[in-house]
Amino acid sequence: MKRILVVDDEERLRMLLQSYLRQEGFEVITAANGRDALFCARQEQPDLILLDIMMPEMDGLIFLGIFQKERPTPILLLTAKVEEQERVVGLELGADDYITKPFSLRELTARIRAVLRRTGQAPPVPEQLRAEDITLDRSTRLVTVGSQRVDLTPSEFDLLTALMAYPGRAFTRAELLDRVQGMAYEGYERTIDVHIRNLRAKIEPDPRHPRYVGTVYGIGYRFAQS
Amino acid sequence: MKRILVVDDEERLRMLLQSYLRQEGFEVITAANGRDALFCARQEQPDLILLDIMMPEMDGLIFLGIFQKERPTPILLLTAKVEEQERVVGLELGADDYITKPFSLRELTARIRAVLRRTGQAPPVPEQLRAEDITLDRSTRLVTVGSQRVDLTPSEFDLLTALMAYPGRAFTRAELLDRVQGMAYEGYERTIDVHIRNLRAKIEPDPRHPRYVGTVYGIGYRFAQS
DNA sequence: CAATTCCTTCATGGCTCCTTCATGATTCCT
DNA sequence: AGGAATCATGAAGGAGCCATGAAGGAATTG
Repeated sequence: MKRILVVDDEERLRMLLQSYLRQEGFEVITAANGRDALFCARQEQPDLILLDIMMPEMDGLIFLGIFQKERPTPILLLTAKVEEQERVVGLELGADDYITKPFSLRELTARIRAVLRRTGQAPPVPEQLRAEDITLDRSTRLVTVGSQRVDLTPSEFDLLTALMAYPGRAFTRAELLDRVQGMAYEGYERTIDVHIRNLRAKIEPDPRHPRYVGTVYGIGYRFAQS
Repeated sequence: MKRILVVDDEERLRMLLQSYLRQEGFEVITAANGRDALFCARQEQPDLILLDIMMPEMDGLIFLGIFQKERPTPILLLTAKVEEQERVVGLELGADDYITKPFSLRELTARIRAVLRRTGQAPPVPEQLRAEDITLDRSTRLVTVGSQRVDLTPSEFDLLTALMAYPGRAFTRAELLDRVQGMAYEGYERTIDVHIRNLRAKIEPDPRHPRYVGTVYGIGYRFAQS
């Protein structure tokens, strides 16, 4: 999964972009200013950076100048208005594209995918996943087990999505926790156990002897082939 | 109008898909094997390719590998069974989604539209939308619920349009906000809640137990199938 | 420029879901 | 086989999320 670092000083916009991009299948980390962004970017090594130019603490362009030398990363600039100068300077400093506020979210994701495509392909997660007699539709967030509809909570749904996207692969609890709560690592890893339990109760014919969601002792869980 | 290339070795399925997709407003061209498909695709430059993996003459995956490099085109894979490997290989080679046989035609078109939407080539939303006993006309901006005219505010109308354009799909608040105010993002995501509330008050027989506009906990809203 | 409609914001209450923790069962290692 | 780690289960408190009502302000209209 591709990781995107969103750098903007407006709290609301950050949150909005985070929730939207995550829904679109990206992993999102955020920073409120250039200084934090530099720290984050070094630490997390995102696949793409969404960067606001106008910011306090450390200007976007300064951040761009510094970081692009350290670790060339695709960068999409957010510019408040058509500041011709800044745009040009940004592109010269190594940004890959720019987009002016206000912008539509769809346009934004299209740009992001375009940039990522240019710099290396990300295999998409299909809209619909099937295995055994379970179907999961990501766009409608509907799950059926043998033509029987099942209601899952957000966490349960995200968990099942992650597992079904790579059947047979063993996921650690940390990985799964990541999918569920977007690396707000406040969580105790064992929380996953409970979600798995609730998930099994809803989709397994016999939760005591799971057929779909298997346990990998000492590691975590996997879908099928247990 | 969007052009679709259907590649499958079964004559009958080709014909079926062709006539159905035509009805749905697509232009359709067909090929029976990978070799012909390559020729067709180069010649006609379709907007989307519907590709069967298992074929004589030239395997679907081989075609995919060759053509995707020449001219990146959205591709939807048709797979006979859930061949895990093929799916993964296909997606890594640049397919955008896959669908397993047997599938419903309705599901197929939904998937096609989803892929086109994701790749930024969304087919136009029809002028008139219908579902249950609601009709919505985009040109006159008139909405009726069971032959009863209803007056909606601009936001409410745009909201309902977005929801009805993809029945069943779960929209996040961010997405809906995007449709409503073109991402001027001065908005708080919860604004959507209020619009939904007002919309429900106008179109739902019993707003307490919505029949048309459903809530998707932790995500946002959807039309029907709640 | 005034009037009206519409949009946004906020606080509140109810409900769903998540997390935590304790305890018992299972698996693994020696 | 025994001991230690890991996992399953149940229940409860709390956090998060949504519906609702109301009010001020922005935008639109005439």
